[in-house]
Amino acid sequence: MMMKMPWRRKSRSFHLQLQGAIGTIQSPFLFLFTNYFHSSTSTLEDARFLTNNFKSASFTHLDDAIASFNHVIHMNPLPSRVHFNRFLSALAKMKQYHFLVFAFQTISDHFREALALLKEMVGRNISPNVFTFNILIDTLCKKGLVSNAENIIKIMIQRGVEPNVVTYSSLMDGYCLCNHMDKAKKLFDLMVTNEIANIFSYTILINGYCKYKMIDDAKDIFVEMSHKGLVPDVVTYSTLIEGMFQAGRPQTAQELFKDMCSHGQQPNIVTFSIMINGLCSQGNLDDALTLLKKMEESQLKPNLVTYCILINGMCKAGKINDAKELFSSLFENGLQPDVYVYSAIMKGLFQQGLMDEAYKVFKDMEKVGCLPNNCCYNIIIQGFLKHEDLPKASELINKMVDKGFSADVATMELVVHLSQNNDLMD
DNA sequence: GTTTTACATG
Repeated sequence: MMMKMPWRRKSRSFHLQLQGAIGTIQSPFLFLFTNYFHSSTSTLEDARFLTNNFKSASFTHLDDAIASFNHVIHMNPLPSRVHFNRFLSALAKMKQYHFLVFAFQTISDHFREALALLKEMVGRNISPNVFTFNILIDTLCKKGLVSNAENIIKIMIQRGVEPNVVTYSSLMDGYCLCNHMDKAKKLFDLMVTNEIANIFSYTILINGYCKYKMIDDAKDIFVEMSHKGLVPDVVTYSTLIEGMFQAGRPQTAQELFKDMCSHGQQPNIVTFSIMINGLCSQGNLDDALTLLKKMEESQLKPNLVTYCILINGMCKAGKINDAKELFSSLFENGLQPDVYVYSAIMKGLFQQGLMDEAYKVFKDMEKVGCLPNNCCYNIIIQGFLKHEDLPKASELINKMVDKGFSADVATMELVVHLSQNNDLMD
């Protein structure tokens, strides 16, 4: 009896603390925790499956987390009730530790609260380990709160928890994200000196350099990697390949792709998508389509991202009929286009002056429950503005504003331009 | 018995 009680009691009290820490946010999610935390039976596979689904979304807010959760459980053809109950039972099965890790992932937005909870944990001799700290640090870094992450690292050292390669790699990524490449490089050099840098550390730095078009530095790190006996994997290659395309070096990108294949690294969907996107941006639709064939031959099914890239590429090359055909084939293959795909085809249709068709796509997407986002509204409004259908444009602008979206720079410029040249607008 | 880091689409 006495043996079982403590963790149950503790988790209950931590749950209440968590609720307190998050404060006034009334969340159905927390309500679920309250009701189901102690209940019944499930397996760890369930837990992993569901938390993975849950984690795959990037949360910017607790409400987003709830929204994503709702999305997961409403996915077709999975019965939402089953998912729902499995998720909750899985949580119930999790021990306190998992709960806390999970809690951190959902509340690390609320940095002060997370810190308060951390102190509570330490005060109760349930000190978080390096995994827990790493989750928190990584989340902070991804949100650009790097100095907060640095403070957490100080705290963990004070608590006798040794930061590891994951901790420092996350911090490096944080530095890269806010364009502190010098800091990232300094940290990286320290990691190399201490011989803890791994393939993740190298790829993170390469990615950072690529994002800021410092392609030669990226290449240097890539070369240095091999000298240290580290074998670049498909992610490392993909990162550098994309960097090369964006730096206007498609030739080198294609050489890297060949190099990767000849070194026995099987390109994955992302690699192919990066290559196809790069080739399309070069206006090289033919080679892009050849790669698509190659991709399908290696039993890789293109996903929505790949199709979106291809539709963009076809529209850009003026092959609107091919794009339309590809778009319809999605439905035949049982894929439901997302906002990105709808935006791509709409933009293409407008470019060809096919206003009615574009507008039909716009209405269709609402019908199937794929709600237009800010970008969709801007595309369609720009389309009507460019073809000087002002009544339709202003109707849609009103609708957009009603939905809480706003005109982007390009839309504004068109409005200004038209109002200068056209007395119909004031 | 369990948890952490890198790549793609408007």
